[in-house]
Amino acid sequence: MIIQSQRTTIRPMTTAHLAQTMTLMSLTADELRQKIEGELANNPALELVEERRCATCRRTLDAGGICPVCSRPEGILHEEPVVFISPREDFYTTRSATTSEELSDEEITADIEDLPTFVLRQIAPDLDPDDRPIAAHILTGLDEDGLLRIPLLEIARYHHVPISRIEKVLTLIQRAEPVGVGSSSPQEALLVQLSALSETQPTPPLASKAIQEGMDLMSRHQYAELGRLLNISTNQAKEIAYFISENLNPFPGRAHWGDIHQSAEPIQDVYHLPDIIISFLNNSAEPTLVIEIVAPLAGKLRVNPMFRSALAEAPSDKTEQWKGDIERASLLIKCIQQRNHTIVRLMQDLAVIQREFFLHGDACLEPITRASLAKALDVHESTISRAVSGKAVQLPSGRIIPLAKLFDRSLHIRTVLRQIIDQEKKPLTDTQLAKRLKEKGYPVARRTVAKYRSMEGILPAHLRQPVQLAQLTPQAR
DNA sequence: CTATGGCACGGATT
DNA sequence: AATCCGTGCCATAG
Repeated sequence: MIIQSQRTTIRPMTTAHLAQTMTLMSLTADELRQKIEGELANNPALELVEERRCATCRRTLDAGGICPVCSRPEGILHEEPVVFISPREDFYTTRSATTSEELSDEEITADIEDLPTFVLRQIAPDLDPDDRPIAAHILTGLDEDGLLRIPLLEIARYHHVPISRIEKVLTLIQRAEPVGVGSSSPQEALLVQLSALSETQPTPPLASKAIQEGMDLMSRHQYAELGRLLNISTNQAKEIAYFISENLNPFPGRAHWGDIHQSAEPIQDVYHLPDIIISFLNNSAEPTLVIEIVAPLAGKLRVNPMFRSALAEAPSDKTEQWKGDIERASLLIKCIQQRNHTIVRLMQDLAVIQREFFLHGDACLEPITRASLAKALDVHESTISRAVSGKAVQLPSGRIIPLAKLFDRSLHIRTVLRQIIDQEKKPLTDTQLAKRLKEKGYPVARRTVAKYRSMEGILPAHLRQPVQLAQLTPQAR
């Protein structure tokens, strides 16, 4: 709609405009910042001017010079969620400070998503610079499960160093998130995780023996055999197997494996900075939601008026180029405005629809589709897709989740499912679970229950322990 | 015989 | 057009 109104003004650039709006839409605030910075450096027509900000909360003041949050009487904000755009350059400064410290030079640059980079960043401070090539060698040799299939000896030969030095580096890597990465086998990964875990919480004393000697028995669920091997009862053997599958992950490279406590979540969180921040304005039972859309840069972009007026006196061979600069600048600005506008509207609607979710968590997530929202906002579906993908939102609790999670169709059911299982006295079978869910108003097929269960990392009924798991004999090690 | 996971199909979603 | 998701059917383990 808005695009069309501008089509007349920038006629020759319609396609470029559309294309750029599309690309900008799918960019993270952080990515957009980089793009703008690049453009600022290259394009003399573009300039960034200071903007007045609120003295207390540093948010950008609106046209009337009023802070959108602080300066207003609270009563006015009571009805609707507040949505506004706000620069949070402090995020970027802290981030670029840490990244530049840790990965001083070469190879690793942008790609946060890949595992080798992720690990290398963590170990960089403790890593002897001389050992960098070794670490790089190991990390690039990881398979998709995060395991190292290359023999250490081979690496040692390649670098002409004693194997002990390789081991030293490897130890460092294995202690990084995801813990156990770089191990040569699932067993080794489990052992590393076990010893890491034992520093913070009690672990079953025989777990390591079970992993070392009874791995194949466990994977075949032959608990009686396992019990005999460890000189304990079948039930105790089951407990140990249960502990291992609940808390450890034989394939550290695979992100999901259902432990909410340590490895899985932080990884997701580390991946991105928030693009949107949600908080409460007041602490009442019915708090007002404050939704900040993170602006890529503090200040306001505009076409430099000096540059524009200088155009008349430009040397003849430069006028074309200068015109182009000005056009590029104004195009960029328009596209950014459009992007912001869409995101603001998107969040306004989401704030209303998902209010309960922001307040009370996963169980209250309203299952909506991007398509339905697109209709409500009267934009094309793909626009919503672009706006949503890759972005992250910070909840009032401080958790950072992908924006796409607000469009999860089954999260609420999975949450209820987990609640049922948490409260169960005896392990319920999938069929029984399906029945319970139906009673609660979530009709799902038995097969689907199984899928949700595994998504949540919950074991099948016959492996869940009805008895006291917490009372595992806490012996000295 | 029951509980569960794998494969694959069709419809919805992106 | 490509992908994701819920579900049914079937093989397998216990």
